[in-house]
Amino acid sequence: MTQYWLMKSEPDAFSISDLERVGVEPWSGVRNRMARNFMRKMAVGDRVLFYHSSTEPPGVAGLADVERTGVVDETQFDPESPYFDPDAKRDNPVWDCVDVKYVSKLPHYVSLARIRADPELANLMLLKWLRLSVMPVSEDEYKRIVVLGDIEAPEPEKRKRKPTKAKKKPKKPKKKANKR
DNA sequence: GCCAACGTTGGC
DNA sequence: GCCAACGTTGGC
Repeated sequence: MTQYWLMKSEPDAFSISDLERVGVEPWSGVRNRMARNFMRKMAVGDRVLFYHSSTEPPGVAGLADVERTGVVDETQFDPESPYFDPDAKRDNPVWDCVDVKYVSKLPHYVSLARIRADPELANLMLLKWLRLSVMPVSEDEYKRIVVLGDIEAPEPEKRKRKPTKAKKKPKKPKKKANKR
């Protein structure tokens, strides 16, 4: 049974065009256990929505599929890599991933704003788990995004204007979580 | 660039 | 094993 997934990548690092150029690429560098565990559930032939994150606007740029599973993430062994993991040993790897194969670019980019605006996508995991980089989508959600990718966005995508009225309630003086 | 969300780390 | 501090993701 085919499963469906959404995988995020920052286009500055690796975009759908990069995948088109190389054809197949190991999805290395994931350092989140939940994301890794989802990759462990993948099977060859699963479909993937390729999502561009940390870009303006973020959104689904294309389609890929799972070409190979159980791929050891080589970056964990490379001291020069930002993804180096000192705990990872050759005979006891911590991080594994899948090879992903290019399928196509969507004719029309499906921005996060379009996704948010679509009632059929209200339950998309993407909207709830903002920081997860690999996650399942349902078959219906996958197909819906492909449909949106076939049609042009109804209007030029513009940033939502902030409501000018009521400013947010003054936040209570919060202890900043990340004050060092 | 800012900062909310949230997973991870480490002291206890 | 709790939980505050820390560090990172990622939208805006």
